[in-house]
Amino acid sequence: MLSRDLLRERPDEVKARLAGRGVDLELVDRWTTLDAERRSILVEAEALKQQRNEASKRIGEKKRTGADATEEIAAVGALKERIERHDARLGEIDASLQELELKLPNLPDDDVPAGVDESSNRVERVVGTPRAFEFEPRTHWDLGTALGILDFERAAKLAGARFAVYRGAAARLERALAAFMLDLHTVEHGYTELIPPYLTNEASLLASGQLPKFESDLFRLADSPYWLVPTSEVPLVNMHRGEILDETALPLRYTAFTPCFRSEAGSYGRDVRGLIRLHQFQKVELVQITTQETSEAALEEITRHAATVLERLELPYRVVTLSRGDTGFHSAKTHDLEVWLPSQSAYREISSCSNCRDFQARRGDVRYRPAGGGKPKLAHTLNGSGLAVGRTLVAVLENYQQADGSVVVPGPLRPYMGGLERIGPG
RNA sequence: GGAGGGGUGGCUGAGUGGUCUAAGGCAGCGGUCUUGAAAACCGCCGGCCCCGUAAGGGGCUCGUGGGUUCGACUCCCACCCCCUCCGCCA
Repeated sequence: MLSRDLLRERPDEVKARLAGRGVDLELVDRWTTLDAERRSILVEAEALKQQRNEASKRIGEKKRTGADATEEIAAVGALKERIERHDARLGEIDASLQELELKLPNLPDDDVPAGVDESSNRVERVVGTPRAFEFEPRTHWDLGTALGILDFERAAKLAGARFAVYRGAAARLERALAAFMLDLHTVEHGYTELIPPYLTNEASLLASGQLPKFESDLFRLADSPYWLVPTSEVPLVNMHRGEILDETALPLRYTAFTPCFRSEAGSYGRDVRGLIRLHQFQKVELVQITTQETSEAALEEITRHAATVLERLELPYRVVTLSRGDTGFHSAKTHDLEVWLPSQSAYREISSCSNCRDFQARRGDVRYRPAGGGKPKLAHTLNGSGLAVGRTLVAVLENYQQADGSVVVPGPLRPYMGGLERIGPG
């Protein structure tokens, strides 16, 4: 959500900054109209309530002293109806205002590139050099199927399209990658590891921004108030929903390795083969809750934390800053990490690191008491994949493949693989 | 799934229709005292919204949402959450 003060005082600036983000700017004008009505009615309602409260106090005094209060009670009865009318209208207006507010995306930072899609993303840096292959590199699904470690046909039997069965070395590699990432982030980067619920409620999804606009991207459990988490960002940023934290406790750094479930509605025809786009995948997530002053630096930090995984694994990647149009609904600024995939001769997203500033904190009422005292301030929240484990497995298979179809295990993962140096057939 | 108990401010905890403008305690902040600290004493001390340049004023807030009433922390209804016991279960 955006600040009401900002919407009220500088609606034109809001509209200018929202342009190109795929929002109907009419929403802002409707908000302005309703807000004006709300305030005029609120002022009247509160004056009426003041009258009622004073009258009730007088009645109470009379009753206590044994005097007759019938006249006073009759007089205050007229107020009651007017107050009810005002409150009813206020209720309607508040609901409409909130509905509008929940649909407005975050404002992009000033240094976010203009543009409506990924073609305007800005490449910040390119790290590592794609390996020169002396043979035609195979896709990970070819490799994995031939090695007998990925089974898409049986996954289709068990569930359907966009699922995979990991078998043997692939399953262990996934587990090794997750353990490697978690160790890095907890031991070296100072994150606290959590195992959150994989089901979540509507209030949490509303606060982190998946609802109400992106319901169709989610899986919802029938006859239940629960949804499957599309990312552990949801539980992690909701950890302190409705709380007032001490500034001295910030930044909070949380990491979690969880499954993620996405309906992928509307992605028909994209990445239909392999592990890139599944209904269920696993991810190590990084979340930080910071002060307002430190979130910009925290975005760079979280991006570096995620990138360290790729560097340790010696996977070539690049960092891009998403354009306005490509930046997600709740983000003010997003850095994507894109890993090199030899079979596609392209960099593909493997991590997305976002500074949501106070957007989620306002929705979820996450605040902190400034160290010097004073009013609570909205926290800033950041999230990043550190990394998408399934896609990292893809990158390892493809970048470390050998001419004979085997795959060399990157050094840092070998301790997690029982010393295994190479994944071969059988 | 069945039965019972309970949700009050950062924490604890009183309160069963009218100074609740929520007692008391703890924690926190300021002060007195002290070489300093502790103790003691005094004062301050929730959040949100609205009007106002400000000083200040008003409204809302005792799990959430409805209801009864001139008036609800208090009574009624629904829901959520927590605890105990039984059942089931990893």
